[in-house]
Amino acid sequence: MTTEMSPQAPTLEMVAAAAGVSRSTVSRVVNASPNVTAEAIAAVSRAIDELGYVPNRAARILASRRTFSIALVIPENTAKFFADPYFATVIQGVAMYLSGTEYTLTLLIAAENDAEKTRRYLQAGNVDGAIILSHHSDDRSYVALARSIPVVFGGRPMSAEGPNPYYVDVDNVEASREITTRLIAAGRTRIVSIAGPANMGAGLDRLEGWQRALKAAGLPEVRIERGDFTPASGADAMRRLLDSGVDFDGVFAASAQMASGALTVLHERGIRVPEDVGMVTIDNDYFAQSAVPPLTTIEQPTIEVGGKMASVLLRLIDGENVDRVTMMPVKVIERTSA
Amino acid sequence: MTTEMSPQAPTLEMVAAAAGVSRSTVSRVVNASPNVTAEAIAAVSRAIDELGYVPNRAARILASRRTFSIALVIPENTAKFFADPYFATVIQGVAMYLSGTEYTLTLLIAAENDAEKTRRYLQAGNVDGAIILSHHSDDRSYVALARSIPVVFGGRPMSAEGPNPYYVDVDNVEASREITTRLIAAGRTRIVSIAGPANMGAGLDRLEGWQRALKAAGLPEVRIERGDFTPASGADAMRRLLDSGVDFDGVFAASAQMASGALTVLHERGIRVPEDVGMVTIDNDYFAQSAVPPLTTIEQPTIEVGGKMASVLLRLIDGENVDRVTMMPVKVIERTSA
DNA sequence: TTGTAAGCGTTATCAA
DNA sequence: TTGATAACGCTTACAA
Repeated sequence: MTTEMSPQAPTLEMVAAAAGVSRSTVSRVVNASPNVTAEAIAAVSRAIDELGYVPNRAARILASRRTFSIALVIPENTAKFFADPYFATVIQGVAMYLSGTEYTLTLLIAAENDAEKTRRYLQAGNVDGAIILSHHSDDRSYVALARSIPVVFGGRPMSAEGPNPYYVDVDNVEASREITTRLIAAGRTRIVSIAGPANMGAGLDRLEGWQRALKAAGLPEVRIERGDFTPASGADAMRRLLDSGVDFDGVFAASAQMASGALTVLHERGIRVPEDVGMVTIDNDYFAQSAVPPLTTIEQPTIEVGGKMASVLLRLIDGENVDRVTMMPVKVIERTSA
Repeated sequence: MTTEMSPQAPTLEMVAAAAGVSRSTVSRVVNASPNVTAEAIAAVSRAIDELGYVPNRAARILASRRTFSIALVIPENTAKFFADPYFATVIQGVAMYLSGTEYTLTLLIAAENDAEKTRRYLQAGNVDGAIILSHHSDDRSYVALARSIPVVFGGRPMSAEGPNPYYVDVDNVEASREITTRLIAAGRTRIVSIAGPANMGAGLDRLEGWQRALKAAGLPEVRIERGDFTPASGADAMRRLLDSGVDFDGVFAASAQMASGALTVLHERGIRVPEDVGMVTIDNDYFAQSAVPPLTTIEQPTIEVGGKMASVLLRLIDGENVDRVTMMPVKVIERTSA
C-alpha cells in the first residue's frame, strides 16, 4: 500500500464538537437510546451526515462487550460442498438477511486438524454467536460450543451429547415419504433408493421417508445404494444398481445432484425415463430443473432457511425466547420423471 | 441468552501477573517481537498455556489500528449468482487461503440502493483491505475505494476511472480463441456464439476470442446471441438461434452453464451433438462434465484464483510490491462435444 | 435530559 | 531488554 496518509476518519468526539454537545449525547443518538431531546438528535444527526461519521467498530466492541458480528462456521470437510447449490444458497440467505441488520458475517472454514483454533476464536468473544453448517456428524465440539455462546445449526446435528441444540431444518422424513408416494401413484412397484450418507441427518431421514412410503403401500425395499449427495456419487450408485442385476422400475434419489448423475448413467445404458423407470428426488435446483427429463421433486426454501437461521441466532443473542427447532415448509414440484 | 456468567476470559494483565513480568513483555512475546530473553518467553508462554489466554481482538485492533480482517464484497446483483460454481469456488478459495493466516473474512452483500453504507463501512477502518467480486460493470465506486484501502478485484473491472486496479483473472480472449479453434479443427465452418453480457469483462473478452479464431481461419461470424451466463439464458439464446433459421454447425458458448442450457434445447428439437452441431465452452464445472455429451472446454483454476486474490491483497496490506494484474493459467479439456 | 469520568484490553512510546 | 504510562474511540454508570 502507498504510505499516503489515509483521510482521518471522523471520531465521535469530532461529531460532539460539531454538534455542540457532549460525547455521551452523540453516543446516545447513535445508539438510539431514549431520553434525548429532538433538538439534540437533530443537531447530532446533521453533524454525523456532514462529517460522514461511522462508529469505530473495535472501540465500540471493546467498550460494550458486544461484537455485532456472528460467525458462519463451515467444517473443512463440508467446505468441499461449497458449490453445492443448497449450501451456497443457504449461505447467501444468511448474508442477505444480515445485510439488513447491524451485524457482520465472519466466514470461518474450520480446519479439521486444528479445531482448537476455531473453538478459541469463537469463545474468545470475537463474535456474539455462530451458525454451524456441518455436512457430517463430527459436530460434537460445536454442540458443546453452544454452552458458551448462542449457536444455531443448519439441519439437525447428529450429536446426542450436550444441551438440546437450536436448529433450522425441513421435515426430511415427510418430504421424502411424500415424493416417493408419487412414484407409487404412478404405478411403480419395485422402487430402489439412492440414499445419502448415514452420518448425516438428511441422509438418514430421507431414507426413512422412503421406507415409510413403501411400507404404507405394502411394497418391498428392493435395494439401497449410498452416495454422498454429489452427482458423481449418484452416477456410481446407479452403476452399482444396474450391475447388480436387481430388477426395479422406480428410483428415489435423496438429492437432485445424485439423481442427475444417475440419469446420466441410465441414459448411457439406454434405459428410458420415465418409460422404463420413474425417478423422483429432493431439491429443486438447476440439476432438477434441467435434467432430461425434468425431475419431479421437493422444493426447499433454501434462501429462507439461511435467513431463518440468522434471525433465530439474532433473537437468541438478544435474549429472546425462541423455539429450539424451526421447521421450514417444502413444496412438491410435479414434472415428468415419475 | 441465559444470564449465567460466561467464564471471564483471561486478559493480558493476568498473564503478566502469572508470569511475573509486565504487560509490555507479555505483549512482546505474543507478537513475537525480537529482543526478549528466552527466559521471559518461556515464562510468558507457560502462563499463556495455563490460562488459555487468547488476545482480545477488539482491543488489539483499537490499539494497533490494524484489523486483521478483510472484506469480501459481493454487490447485490452479483449475489444472485452465489450458486454459480465459479463464484462459489472462488469464495471458497479465498476463505481457505485465509484460514491459514491470522486474517478473518467478512462477507458483505452490498445493497445496490445503499452503496454508501458499504463504502463507509469499508472506509471506516473496519477492515485492512477488500476483495470485490463484481459480476457487472457498476464497479465504479469500488474502483474509487481503492484510493483509501487496498482492493483486489476478481476479474478485470470495467471502470476506466480511478487508479489502475489490482486484479486476478485468466486470459479470457486467448482461452476462448483456443477452444474455438478446436471447433474449427473438427471441420466446423459456420460457428455461432452464445456470448456473455456486454457489461462484463469476461463477456467481452470471450466474444473477442471467438472472433479472433474465426478471423484467423477466414470464417464468418454467423451470429451472436447474448445470455447472462446462466443455464436459462443459454437455453433462450439457443431457441432464438434455432428460430431465426440461421444455418450453423458449431457453437461456442461463453460459459458451461449456458452451454448446458443450450444443449437441453438442442436435445428437445432433436438436433444431435456432435453429429449435427459441435459445441465448445468455458468452465470445467459439473455442467461441462455431466452434459450429454460431455463438453470440450477450458478449465480455470477457480480455487486458486480465490487463493491468489487473498494472497495478493495480504501482500498489498503488508506494503509489498505486487503486480497489478495476475493472470492464472487455464487448461484445455478435450471431450466429445466438438 | 445532559455531561463527567472511568473504564474496555491492547499496543506503542519513552525512560530506565 | 524491560517497565511505566499514555493513547486507541467508544459506552456507561453516576452526578448534575
